[in-house]
Amino acid sequence: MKNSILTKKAEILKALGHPIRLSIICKLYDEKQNVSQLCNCLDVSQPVISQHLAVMRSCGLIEGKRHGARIVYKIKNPFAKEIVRLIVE
Amino acid sequence: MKNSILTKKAEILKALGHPIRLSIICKLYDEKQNVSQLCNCLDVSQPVISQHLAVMRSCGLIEGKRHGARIVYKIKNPFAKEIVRLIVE
DNA sequence: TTAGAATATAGAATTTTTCTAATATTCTTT
DNA sequence: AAAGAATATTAGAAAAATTCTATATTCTAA
Repeated sequence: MKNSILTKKAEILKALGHPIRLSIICKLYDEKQNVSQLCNCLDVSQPVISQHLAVMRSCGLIEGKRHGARIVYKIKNPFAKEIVRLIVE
Repeated sequence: MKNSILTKKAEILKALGHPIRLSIICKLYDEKQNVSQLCNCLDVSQPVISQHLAVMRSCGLIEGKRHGARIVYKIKNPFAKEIVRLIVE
C-alpha cells in the first residue's frame, strides 16, 4: 500500500472520527440536507455545523451546491460512503 | 442510529485516522505482528509504535498477547477490520 | 541472579482541535 | 436599496493529541 494513499485514507477517517461529523454524514447518506436542516435535526448550533462541514469539504468528503439562499450538501467521496454504509445498514 | 453507538464508531474512526496507526493496522490485517516487527517495517521508533498501539488498544481496536518476551498484536474489533478490508483489498 | 532484549509508560513541549461569540457574506423579498 | 434569512468565516480560549526523551517493567538466557 503506497504511503500517500494511506495518508489520504487516514485523513478521511480522521474527518469522520468526530461524533458531530459522523452524525452529519450519516444524515447525508439518507438524503441530501441543507445547513439549517442539519442544525435542527442534530440540535447543534449553526456555526458549529458549518465548521464541521468545512472540515469535511476541505478533504473532499462532501460537497455543497447552492439552491437559492440554501446550500445543500451531499457525500462526494466513495470511500467515505462505504464506511457510512457499514454503519447505517 | 443511537447516539452512544455513533459516538463509539466515531472513536474507532478517530483512532484509525492517523497515518502511523493506519499503517500499523493494515500490517496487522495481513498478519499478526509483534512490536519490533512493526518498528522495523514501518521505520518508526519503538516508543512511538507502543504509544499508538496503546491508543488503539484502549478503544478495543486491537489486542496483544504475550509470547515470551514478545507481544503479538492482532485486530480485535470487527468494524475496524471491515474498514481495513476496504483499504487493502 | 544479573545482563540484555522487548515492550510500556511518564512527563514536558508543541501542535491541533473544538467550542463560543461575533461578524461577514450571499441571496431573497419587499 | 434595505431588511431579513441562510450560511460562512474569524478570533480567541480551553482541551486534547502528538512527539520526544527518559525511564520502568517483564521476560530470557547465561
